[in-house]
Amino acid sequence: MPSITRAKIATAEEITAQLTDAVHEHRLKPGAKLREDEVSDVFGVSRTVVRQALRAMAFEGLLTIEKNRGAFVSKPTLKEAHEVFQARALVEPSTARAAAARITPGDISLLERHIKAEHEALDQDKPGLALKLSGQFHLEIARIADQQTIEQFLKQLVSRSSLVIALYWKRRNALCESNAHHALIDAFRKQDGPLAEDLMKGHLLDIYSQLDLREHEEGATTLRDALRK
Amino acid sequence: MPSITRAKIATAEEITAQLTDAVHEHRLKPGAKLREDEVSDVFGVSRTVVRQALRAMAFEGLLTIEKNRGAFVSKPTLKEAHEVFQARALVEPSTARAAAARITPGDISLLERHIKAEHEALDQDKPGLALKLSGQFHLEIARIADQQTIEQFLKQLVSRSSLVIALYWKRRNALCESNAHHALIDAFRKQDGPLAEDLMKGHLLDIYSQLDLREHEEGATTLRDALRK
DNA sequence: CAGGCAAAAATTGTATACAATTTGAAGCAG
DNA sequence: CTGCTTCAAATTGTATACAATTTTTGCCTG
Repeated sequence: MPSITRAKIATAEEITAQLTDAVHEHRLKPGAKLREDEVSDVFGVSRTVVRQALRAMAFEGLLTIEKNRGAFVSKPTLKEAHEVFQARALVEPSTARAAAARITPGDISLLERHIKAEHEALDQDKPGLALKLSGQFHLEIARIADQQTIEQFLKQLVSRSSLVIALYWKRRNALCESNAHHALIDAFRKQDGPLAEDLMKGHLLDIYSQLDLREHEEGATTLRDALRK
Repeated sequence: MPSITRAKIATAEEITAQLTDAVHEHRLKPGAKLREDEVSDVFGVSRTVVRQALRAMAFEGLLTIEKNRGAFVSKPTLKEAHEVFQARALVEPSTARAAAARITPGDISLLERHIKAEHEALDQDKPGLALKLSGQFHLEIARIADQQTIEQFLKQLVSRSSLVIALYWKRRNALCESNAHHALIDAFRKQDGPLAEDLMKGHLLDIYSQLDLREHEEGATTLRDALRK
């Protein structure tokens, strides 16, 4: 039986990876607090190491550290949500074009396996896992384009997108973006850069349009506030 | 008389800021090592805080931390150098266009003061300071465009550009980009977005072309290597 | 005297102890 | 019972002590 939490064998990077996964899969939701000694108990290391991991995640925008109060899973504002998808629209299409020019058969089968895993996750009713895999698909493309600088930035954007989706996703339905990914792979297979660029642009607009980015009434932070009227 | 190093009054952010400035102004050159207790002596805090600062800078790409060996000012490879300016060419022109649409008179005078400070730095034979100010000019534009996400990314890119320039700048001459910045301000004053976009694109290409990005023979890292032949 | 081995010094990595701050609860006046 | 103050508990921030690793030094051998 696999236990999520095993003691005594964890480096800062492993902790970062596991916590990041948890956020990406929405097992840790925006606003959730990560207490330091709780995390250190779970992973069997001292707070020193935990703090490294938490700070690393804060730099990616996944966590927000409030002085003397602790680390919380970030809650992107509406403005940030818009900015994230604007930035992705700026960066990803041209990256997809570059990827189309460099892609190898090995890369293509890797992307296909990615989509397959995504389908399986949906079948097993694990939408969080599917979402995480979907994000990795986009990152793979930057890797294939062989642009590490862009990839690093995109990693942050995808992370924040996950938070945005957790907060502002319209439907409870599964995300139906497999088709878009399939179409992208077809373009890659034909090494059709302009097509890949267009498809990516449309795909991002599609996701963007499925978000509910009107002004929300801020969910009351305090119970007291929630009951005030 | 202002002393660069004052003890007992330093937070992690202040240390990060001062060290970042030193790197941006090329007082700390690529490859330089930053020992933890040396830094903690200088700033009068414990290594705990210093390590926070060093890690923060590593996340921005300014430092490279090698396990059990320490923190060094990063030495971007040729590939990274290309990537940085490709990324800037992707991001900055459209940001300049957005800035032109939102700029206020206050912003314009701020940018003008920036250029003025840059000139003064050059007159006083402080090319490092001038370079730092030049980078901040580009960041200001992202701020004016009111795009924090892009600004954050651009901050990293500008930082790395400084390292690239330290390693690959062709001439020892002063950088003659004030004209480009002046032209940009003119476009901003006219609120001419497309012009600002074009100017920025040309400006970046100009800098890029002044780099010597052919294969360098690697400057010997070790004294032993340097004397080998 | 070059080369390599070994011990010592220096440096970074981690854990723990203590200080500062915030949070929550108990008590009390109105 | 509401609102306020005060005190205790919980939590994070910082410094220090110790462990692990790397780097240097000195010595010995060939």
